[in-house]
Amino acid sequence: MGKLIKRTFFDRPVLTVAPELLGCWLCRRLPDGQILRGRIVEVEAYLGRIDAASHSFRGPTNRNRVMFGPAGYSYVYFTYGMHHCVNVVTEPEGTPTAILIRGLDNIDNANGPGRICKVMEMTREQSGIDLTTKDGGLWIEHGTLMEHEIIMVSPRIGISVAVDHLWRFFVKGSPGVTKNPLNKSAVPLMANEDIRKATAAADQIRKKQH
DNA sequence: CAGCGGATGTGCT
DNA sequence: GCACATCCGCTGG
Repeated sequence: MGKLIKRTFFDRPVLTVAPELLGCWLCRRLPDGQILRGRIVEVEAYLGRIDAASHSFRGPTNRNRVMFGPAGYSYVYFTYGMHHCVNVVTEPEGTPTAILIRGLDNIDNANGPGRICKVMEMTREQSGIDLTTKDGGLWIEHGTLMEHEIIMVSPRIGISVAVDHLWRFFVKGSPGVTKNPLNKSAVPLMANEDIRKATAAADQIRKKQH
């Protein structure tokens, strides 16, 4: 049994939190009481008001409202008429950033955001849950990567704008990672300057806006 | 690997 | 009223 992650962990820049979520455990208590623990091996960061691919880019709506709230809550949305996807809200209230959880490597059929929600039986009813407590039936526990596990970065999958940013993070070679052509052009996180630059640029934009 | 369709919520971009 | 969606499984080359 792992240790619950505190809100201060999520209340940091989304590009800092995203790679640190790899190796952590997405935990779900099913309606029948069974508890599933999925090891996170693939995520994407969505940067809010400065990111055209983010649901929150154009401001709050009924669907995305939880993204504008405090860090550490779930944001589950429905898309393509049949799939649900789960995000973790990051950064302080009013800064609508989030991390899409895309892959788990210890549960069969959990490579892909739609499949995660199917396996863990999550719908919009699980949106807005406080992930820093077990009370809502959905929470996240600390975890680590093995010595040999390398973090890779690539553009995000399935978006049509802001495609040049390397804001997808995944564990190289893990069976829980989505099969996608972008995998073969991915580069190791440690060799990637884009992340540092992007974080600095986002901070600059936020300072100007305030 | 590219193309396509499914089935419906969402916000008018 | 309507275009499109943070997807996925299937088809054909």
